[in-house]
Amino acid sequence: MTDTVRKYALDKIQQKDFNCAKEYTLSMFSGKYKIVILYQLHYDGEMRFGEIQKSLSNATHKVLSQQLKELGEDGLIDRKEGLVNNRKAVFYSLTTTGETLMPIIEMVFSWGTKRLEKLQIDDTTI
Amino acid sequence: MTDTVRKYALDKIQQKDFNCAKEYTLSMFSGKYKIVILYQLHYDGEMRFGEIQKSLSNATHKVLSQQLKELGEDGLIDRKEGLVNNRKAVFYSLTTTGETLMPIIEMVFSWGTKRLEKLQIDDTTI
DNA sequence: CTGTATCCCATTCGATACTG
DNA sequence: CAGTATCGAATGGGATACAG
Repeated sequence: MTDTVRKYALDKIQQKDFNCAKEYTLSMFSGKYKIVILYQLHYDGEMRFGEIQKSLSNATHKVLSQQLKELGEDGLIDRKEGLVNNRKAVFYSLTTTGETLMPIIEMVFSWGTKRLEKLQIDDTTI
Repeated sequence: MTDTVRKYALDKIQQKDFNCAKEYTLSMFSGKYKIVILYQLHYDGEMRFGEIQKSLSNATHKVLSQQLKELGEDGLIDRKEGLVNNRKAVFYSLTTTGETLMPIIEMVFSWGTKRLEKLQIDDTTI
């Protein structure tokens, strides 16, 4: 009897862990622009604030600033201050933890690409 | 000259496609409970509405209904009506398209698990 | 150039009640 | 049992202005 209870509890805990782990990961790049920022930093390497903003033509600088801050707090990107022409310059780059997300992001990209192609074909052949 | 313009446009389109594809995929399971629902349906197979709800102890009736509806519209899950003891019974299951999301979900789960373990270790050793 | 504060709007989710 | 309608609360993001 205690065993069935224990088993139930273990299942419950595992269940919870499952959900938490998945939702935790999603929360890493669910903010607006986050997944794109990570993608850019991976392929372009270190980027300045303004460069990132230019690559996201629709991003407000307030929101971009927010997203970068959160990505930093989550340990996915690094922030370094420097000087360029005597003016403050901030450089962002992926951390090694951030790099470990790339395989997921690549899959997310390729799944979406294939799916959108498929949907387009379906649309035009109807 | 027209070539540089064209190249720019292609880059732009590609860029846009990149962003769209990634964000499209994320939108597939960004709703509350969606990723968990997909995960459950994969491992438990066909499930009834009430069963899914039981497995998500915190899910409201209404929200669960919404999420299932959207997952259906996105072609990720199937909905079948039937009768059990002369009462309406609805069965949900993954479509083949839904199944193609599983590799991503597995990676999302395992990344989160490892990351949370790491963070816990870091916390307790500080 | 980079970042923050404020205000507003839109969307999402929860609680509840109602239908077949 | 499964689903919908309505309302209120919370959250996220856009616009703008301001600061170091």
